[in-house]
Amino acid sequence: MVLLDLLGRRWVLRILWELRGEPLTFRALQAACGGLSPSVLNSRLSELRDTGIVEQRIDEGYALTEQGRELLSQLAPLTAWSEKWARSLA
Amino acid sequence: MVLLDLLGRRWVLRILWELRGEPLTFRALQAACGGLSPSVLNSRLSELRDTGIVEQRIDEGYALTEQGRELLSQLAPLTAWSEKWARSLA
DNA sequence: CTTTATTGCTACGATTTCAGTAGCAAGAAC
DNA sequence: GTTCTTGCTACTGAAATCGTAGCAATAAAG
Repeated sequence: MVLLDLLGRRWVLRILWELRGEPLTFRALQAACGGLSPSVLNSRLSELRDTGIVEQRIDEGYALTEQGRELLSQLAPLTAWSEKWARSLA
Repeated sequence: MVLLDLLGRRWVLRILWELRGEPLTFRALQAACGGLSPSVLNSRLSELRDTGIVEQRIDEGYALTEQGRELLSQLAPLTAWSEKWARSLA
């Protein structure tokens, strides 16, 4: 699965998650991800732009495309599962 | 999301995907993932065992736990989306 | 015009992770 | 005994990532 290879890169899932709300600027996104290095962030954003999942909007910053939002909605069930899973770990 | 940090590690999603069918031995799993290094595979398997997603069965190999299978089923909608997405890239 | 702030991004050395290969111990089959 | 397979460790070089510094562009403030 090509998709798994894309998502299975460090920070990619996290970036999508942080963009679930409103668009974020480069620096805001960097801060939201806990201060990952700008070089890595830039690489990931390039990949996500090339694959049509994220887009850059002037005067707004980075945002999910329509496709990106669809992808995230497919991932949404994970939230509920993750909470159950976290409880079972404790 | 702690889960995203776990899944957003190299090979983790891929390993889950390869275990979607029957249990695989260490070496079979390694081959299925395209020959990743055994040291990394062992690290990932340890993490996945510690978090109760994968288990090791004697004389069978590695398999998803009940929880792991649930997680994968949450990920299932991705398959359909991924195909649409792949088409849109071409 | 100058200063100051913010933003997107590049550069670079240090650290961590991964790749690739070799090989060992344990068990089963012969 | 020999020969497999299996789970896994060890080691080295390559690659990815971290953490920090800083630059160019834009905009607002003085």
